[in-house]
Amino acid sequence: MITRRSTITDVARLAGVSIKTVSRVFNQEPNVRQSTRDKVIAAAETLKYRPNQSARQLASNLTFVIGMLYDNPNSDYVTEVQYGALQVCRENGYDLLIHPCHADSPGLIDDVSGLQHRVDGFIVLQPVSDILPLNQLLLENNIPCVRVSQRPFIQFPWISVGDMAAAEQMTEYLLNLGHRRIGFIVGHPEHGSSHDRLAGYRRALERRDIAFDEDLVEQGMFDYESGYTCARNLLLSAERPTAIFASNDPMAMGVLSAAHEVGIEIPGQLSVAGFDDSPLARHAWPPLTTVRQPITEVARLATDVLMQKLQGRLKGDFDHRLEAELVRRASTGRPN
Amino acid sequence: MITRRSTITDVARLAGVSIKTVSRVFNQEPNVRQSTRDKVIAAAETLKYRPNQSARQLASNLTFVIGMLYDNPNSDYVTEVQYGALQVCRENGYDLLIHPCHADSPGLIDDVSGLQHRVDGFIVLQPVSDILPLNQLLLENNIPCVRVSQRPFIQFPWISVGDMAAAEQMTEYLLNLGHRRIGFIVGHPEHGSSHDRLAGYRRALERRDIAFDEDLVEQGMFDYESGYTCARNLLLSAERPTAIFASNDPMAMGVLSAAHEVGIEIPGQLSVAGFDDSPLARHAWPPLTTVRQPITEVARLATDVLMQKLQGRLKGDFDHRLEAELVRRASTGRPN
DNA sequence: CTGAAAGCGCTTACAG
DNA sequence: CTGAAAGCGCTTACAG
Repeated sequence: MITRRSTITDVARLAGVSIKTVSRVFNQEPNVRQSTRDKVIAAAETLKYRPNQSARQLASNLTFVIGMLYDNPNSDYVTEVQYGALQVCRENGYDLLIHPCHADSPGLIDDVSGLQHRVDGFIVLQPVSDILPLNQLLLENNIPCVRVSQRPFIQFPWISVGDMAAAEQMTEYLLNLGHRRIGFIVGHPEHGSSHDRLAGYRRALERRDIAFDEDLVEQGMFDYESGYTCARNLLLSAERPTAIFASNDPMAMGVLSAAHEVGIEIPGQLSVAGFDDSPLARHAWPPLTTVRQPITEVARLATDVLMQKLQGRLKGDFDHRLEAELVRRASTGRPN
Repeated sequence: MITRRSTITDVARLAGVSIKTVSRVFNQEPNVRQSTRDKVIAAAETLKYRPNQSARQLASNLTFVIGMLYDNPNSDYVTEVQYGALQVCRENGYDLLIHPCHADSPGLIDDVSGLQHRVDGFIVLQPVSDILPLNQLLLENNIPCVRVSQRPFIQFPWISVGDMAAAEQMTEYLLNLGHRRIGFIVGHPEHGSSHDRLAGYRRALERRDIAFDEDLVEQGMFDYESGYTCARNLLLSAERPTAIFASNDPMAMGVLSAAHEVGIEIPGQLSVAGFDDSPLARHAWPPLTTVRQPITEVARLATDVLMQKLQGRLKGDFDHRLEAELVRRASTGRPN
């Protein structure tokens, strides 16, 4: 038994008003007498009326949905961004459509192109936000969007995190503990953050006049496995470092495993630091010293700025940097 | 400069055909001469035409979007389900709308009710799938959906995981190693899985005629913190267990931390087992013995069944159970 | 404060 | 193989 869902016309008829009046009530427009409003609401409840979004979308050219474009779908990072974005979406009556995409996929442009009628705008996360042709598509089609990235692109609103400063701070912290040979594991080369974190590490060394030693730097991929492999290389080298700074937490977990395996005590014989303060970091043993990225705040801010843009409340350019913060836990200490 | 996006009418005019013919080409309908088809495609490319989803939705009463309803937005479980669902969505030209909800929120029904025009159907995850009023809403409104749950509800397609059997198997495995006092940490009480996993533990004990000891069972909440607290209770008790089986991996991580903290060696003095085989488990130290839940498969299957239902290809009821599998790693061994 | 008309860009059902 | 007409359920722009 399929019962037809009721429409604005049904409600108008039952309430004895025009459909325009029903529309006014449901869109919270002014200029409706309270008694009329009540009649409409009562009728709508009786009929269990729900506005048809498709019709509303077609007529108004608004979808009340925003899209989120990202790579690396299985990361804590993305999960947390979704969480923050969803909060702000809810507050504004929007829904969230998630759309992971591979940065190097040839179909990417077509793919996103087909989405444009489905959403009012996009939040674009790294490293997708750094794909030039994609940004051009968005620009040409005049699609509102907010970029989370370490690099600007024309006049799109842009939110970044102070990765370089945080990496510099972490390195300084390790130096202050007395470490001189600090291994560094670089992140995925496609991420702007990877370069910034490495740059922060180098800058801290420079400021203390410590020579940059290529042998202490390994190229990782932001995942546990690469962290493990890089750590083994560093730990089994002739003159092993007394501390390893990994560019994110999963890689730092790999460092912990490699060290445990070889029987190196942490932090007694090796200090280990990560980046991101993902849940992993608190739950590791020993708990990881890391950098707290304000991911939820980034996501909330990005979504909020997009809302402002959609509602015409955003004036001028938007370019904001959030600062990351050092979190000291038990995985770091003075070298023996 | 805002350029109007081209419509089906523009394409029809340029190609010299009717809009119905353009519609046919874009919906891959038969009965269009190849030369006509080519003309339409050429015109569409010139105009960069993209079908307006809202119009299509309104006319056809189809959205090509499915919604995912779930609680506990920050878990690896949900991330992995999204991943599997997204794959199948893509293959079928669908998009995915994610909608976390609190099982105990009073606005839940209204909330989901308002979504019904936005999606063609829902995938409903535990424990949301066990909320009676929600299931009734879905049923009354004739909204296609697939439930992932340990409990059936009327004729909705239903996918479950053999949690009980897997928990029984894990307990047996620990018994076979020689453990007799096995602590158990129960999961969140609102999840059907929690009860099933406990039941599996009890059944294994029964089959070996080992008395069930309430003092060995602690109530957790599926998170790291509760696992840690429960483990402390068990480890600091008069006669501590030689093994602890936690109902999921985050809680097992809490057990590891509690043990490390007190200086209990793993697996020498304590075996630890988890459940889910989340990424955590492989990355822990020592790597966790756990139960591999076929989460991606569950998600893919659920989405596929929903697709079948939407396309009228599903005949009869659907009720499928996937089996979980024991994964032995270094966190378990013989008791000393 | 309220309403009648036109139109958003498609698909459906039908005709030829 | 192709098309003209009607309609999906709303909103916009205008009138009173």
